[in-house]
Amino acid sequence: MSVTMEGIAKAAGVSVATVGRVLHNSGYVSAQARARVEQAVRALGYIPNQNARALKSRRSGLIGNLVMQNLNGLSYRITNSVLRAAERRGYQLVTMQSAELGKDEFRAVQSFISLGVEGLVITSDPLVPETCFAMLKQAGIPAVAVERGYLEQGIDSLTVADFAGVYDAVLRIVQKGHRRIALVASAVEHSVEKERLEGYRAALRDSGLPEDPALMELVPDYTAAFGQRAAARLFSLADPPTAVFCGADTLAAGVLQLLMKQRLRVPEDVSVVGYDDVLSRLFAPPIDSVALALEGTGEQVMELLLRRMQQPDAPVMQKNIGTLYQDRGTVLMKHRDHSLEGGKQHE
Amino acid sequence: MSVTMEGIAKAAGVSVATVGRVLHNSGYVSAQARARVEQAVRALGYIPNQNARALKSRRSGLIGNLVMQNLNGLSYRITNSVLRAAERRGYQLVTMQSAELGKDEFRAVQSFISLGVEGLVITSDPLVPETCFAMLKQAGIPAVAVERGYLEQGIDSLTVADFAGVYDAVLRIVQKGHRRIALVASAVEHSVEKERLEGYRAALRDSGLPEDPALMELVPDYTAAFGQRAAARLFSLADPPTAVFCGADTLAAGVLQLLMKQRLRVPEDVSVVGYDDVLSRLFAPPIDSVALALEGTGEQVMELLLRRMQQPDAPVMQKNIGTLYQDRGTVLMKHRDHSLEGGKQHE
DNA sequence: GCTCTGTGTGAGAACGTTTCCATGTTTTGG
DNA sequence: CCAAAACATGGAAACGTTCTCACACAGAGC
Repeated sequence: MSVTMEGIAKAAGVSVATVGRVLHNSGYVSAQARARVEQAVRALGYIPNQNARALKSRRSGLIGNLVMQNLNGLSYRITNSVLRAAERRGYQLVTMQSAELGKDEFRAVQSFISLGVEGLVITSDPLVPETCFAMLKQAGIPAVAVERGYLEQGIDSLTVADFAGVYDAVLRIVQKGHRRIALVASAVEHSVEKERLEGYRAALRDSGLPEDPALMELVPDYTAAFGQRAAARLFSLADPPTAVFCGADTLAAGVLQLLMKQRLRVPEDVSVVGYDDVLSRLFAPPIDSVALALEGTGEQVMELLLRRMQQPDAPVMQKNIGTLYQDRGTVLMKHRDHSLEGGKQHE
Repeated sequence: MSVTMEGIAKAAGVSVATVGRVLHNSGYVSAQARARVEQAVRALGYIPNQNARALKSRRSGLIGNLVMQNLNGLSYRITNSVLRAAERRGYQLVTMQSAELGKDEFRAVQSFISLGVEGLVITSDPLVPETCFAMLKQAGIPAVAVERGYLEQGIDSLTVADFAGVYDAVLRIVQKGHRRIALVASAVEHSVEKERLEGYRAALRDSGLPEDPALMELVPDYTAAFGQRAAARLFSLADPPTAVFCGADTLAAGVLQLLMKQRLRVPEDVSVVGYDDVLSRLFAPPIDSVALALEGTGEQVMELLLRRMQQPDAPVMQKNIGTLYQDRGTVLMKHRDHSLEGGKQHE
């Protein structure tokens, strides 16, 4: 059926070993033999059999990429960056998605091991079960987590500098004169969410602003529906916020929807800031958001991975993805206090 | 290093052949031997070597998935659907992305062939070069294209019923009394874009409405920026449209941004409809959009693929992804003519 | 003339499966 | 009681690579 090295050897009138030497540019090959082999390779459209190669050499040249729930397109961008970095180092990136939590990713990890990947990159929005890490460890396959860190499980992680990102953004809002700044964020119990919450708190604290529990909406899910519900509560308060910081652009979408329903304008009546900058530029109006500096991600991931491949017992390491505030003018300088009360209308 | 069948055989005190029989549930195995083997498999955490398996049996159990440019998350959803359908049939789906057009997907296809995938699913927004199809053909690997069809290249395709989707949506707008309905769509020269344009034209024609070139904005790209630019032109017309049909949600985003700038309200002043329904529900307000009925996609893809695997010479076939109009109330019944003129304000 | 080194080449043993074939051991049934 | 069928097992040859060895033939140096 398909063309093998033996086929090439026969066509070029040489041995399989010589074909191998030509393909790998190793050992001594006469110019004549090389030319004949290369000619045959081209003519027959030879494509090496990855399975045989990996089986014999124990080097698959494959890096696995486990992606879970990629609805906002962030994982796609990360994957792209990693793809490039991996290719630059002679690796191919193969991706497996996992949709259903708790079952899929188990099977996916198993498949990766089965395929003989030399490393695994885990890009996940939801949480990855521990059993997966155990399997990887047993198989001796190094892994790197991106976006969500798993340092506690002994996995090198590349995480977003969420604390700083949120802290800076909130501070910026404070500096524009806002004093009642609401938070709409996720209540998930994980480092990412904790950092975002802490960033908000610290910014308030360092600005000498009180922490008002009524202004902190922690919702169970990163969906617009919850964003809207949170905003509904915030803007039915007697003393509503003048600015809303959202822990994700999807939440900001919901907030904007509610503000429009209430006939409140952005940014004239309320300032809104998103996070992730995955949708913000598409809103009307485009709102401020904290973008992730994803350019170097692939390189960083590969560095962590290769380091662990070479030194399996090195201490667990964490690197950071920086953040970059995108100013689109939706945080307005606030002059009067309670400017909202006059303009506020109910449905 | 890793556990092999021989390791299991040794641990269970049987031969490799018996281990194989247990693993495949084939042939005769005594209950005792089976139990011992299964016990050993569990205890040692045996994971079969996919490479050896594929090499020997010439059945990799792998379906390749080539994804290009997945910024709107549509491919992710398609991939998920295919993933499920493939798994239901005992196949694993491995995905490779391609970012840079013209080079990546060539390498990706080569890798797929090298891995020994038994079929390939191509989900692509941009166009796939012909050389890829040629390679696949030579390797005897059946392929199915999703979203964008490649019937001319002899590839079974699962395409969106774009003509009908647009036709119905535009007709709906007409039935609400609108007579000046603008189109903002992509100018790309491919069946997808042509169908959308034709759907719009046919709906106007069948409603007895004139086709006004001034209302047809064909932009080079599916970006919000172009949507905004197109809308700017449309709403600087002496006789602006009362409704805008957008060929993609991203374009609709731009249109909404411009409308907000011009202080035009949706849906009170202008009706806006999107396409793909990938973002529409996140806008403020959420706008009508033509959703794709993606539930059955995976099944359909696998049916096409398996059919071609069994009958490599069957005639090229096309199936359709249906569309479903999402009514969110952004197409308002229009009573007066030129209702806009009074309310229109310039920046 | 002989070793030595530098070139050039091919044979063949793995890698971990799958699978066919051979060889037993039991059970069945006439 | 013996042949045939059913059950149970192991040996070993592939699959297409990689890679070590062995071998052959130059020309160079003694």
